[in-house]
Amino acid sequence: MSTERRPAETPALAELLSGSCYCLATRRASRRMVRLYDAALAEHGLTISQLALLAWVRYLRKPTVQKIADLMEMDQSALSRGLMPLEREGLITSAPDADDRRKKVLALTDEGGRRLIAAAEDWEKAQEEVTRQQEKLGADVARLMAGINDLAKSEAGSD
Amino acid sequence: MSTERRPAETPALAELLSGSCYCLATRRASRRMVRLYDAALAEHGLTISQLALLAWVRYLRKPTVQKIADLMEMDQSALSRGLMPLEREGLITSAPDADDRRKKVLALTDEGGRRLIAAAEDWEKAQEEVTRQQEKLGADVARLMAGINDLAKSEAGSD
DNA sequence: TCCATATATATGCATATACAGCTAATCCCA
DNA sequence: TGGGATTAGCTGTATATGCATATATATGGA
Repeated sequence: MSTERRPAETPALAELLSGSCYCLATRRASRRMVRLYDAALAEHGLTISQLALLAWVRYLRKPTVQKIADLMEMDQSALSRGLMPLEREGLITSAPDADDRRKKVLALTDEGGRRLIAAAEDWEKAQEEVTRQQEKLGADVARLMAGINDLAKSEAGSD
Repeated sequence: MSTERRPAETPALAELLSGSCYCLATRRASRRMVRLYDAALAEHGLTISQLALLAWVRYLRKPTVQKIADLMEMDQSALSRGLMPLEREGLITSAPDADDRRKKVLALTDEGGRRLIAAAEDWEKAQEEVTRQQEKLGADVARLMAGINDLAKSEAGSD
């Protein structure tokens, strides 16, 4: 079929495009997942990232920017920017920690709490849809997620 | 250890933060991979995305924006913007297709070709590093990538 | 107490990514 | 052949993400 490709100059380059690059494969999977979950949450005006942020703010006793960034294995500056639309729309508020005024302690507003609960129902639908897709594809893919979680389980720690 | 978390209001919310959200887990894995590969390629002034773009431009007989976007399962507009820094830095050129002037046919410059070859060596080092990490974690994770590729193998087709 | 160091956050800058909507070119059918 | 439908690409807008750096606060010695 494919007379459209030219020969590779090095084995590495051939491998890169063959689908075996861990990074490109993972990123492609990520794009696909985000599209699916974001679509499921769109009616609530939230992205999957924003839903996760709201959930962390809800479930940590003292949610700060750096703490959530550590838990999500993200750069603090990215986290900081992700909070802005949520504050702008009145879903969370923030105040300096009395014990350490460098820290910014976050909290859900009532509206933020309602949005979180409502969106979580549609999150679950997306989650179930992926589960069904996995069943169609066989058991290997189920193990996939366990593997990803193992890889990512350097975080853990206390809250 | 963790007295820092509060109880979940719904099972869904507890699950969301437990690490079993396919979307969040995949995205976290993606962030980790991108950091690793981008660091490995930094000395060449390329990101992993840009390396992949150069490789596709090199290996398709008639590389166009939409074709590469389809192959990478990305939105065409995102692809279009990703090409800009590469054109700006003189690594690729573009010209309208003579047969269909809507299409933009891409080509590597000499410098683009050199960068591609040079960066591919360091790509391979990153790839091998991930392989080694997987071995430490056991065989499950090896199967992980096969699963991701199966999931993502709706593209295929002829370039 | 004062300064060097470390920590928490924010900003500047750049890429990555998607969706909606726009224009130009092509295609297809009545 | 004329015009609607389709396709390719671009731009506007918004979030996602990281690195380098700036600022403010805290901390720990000398």
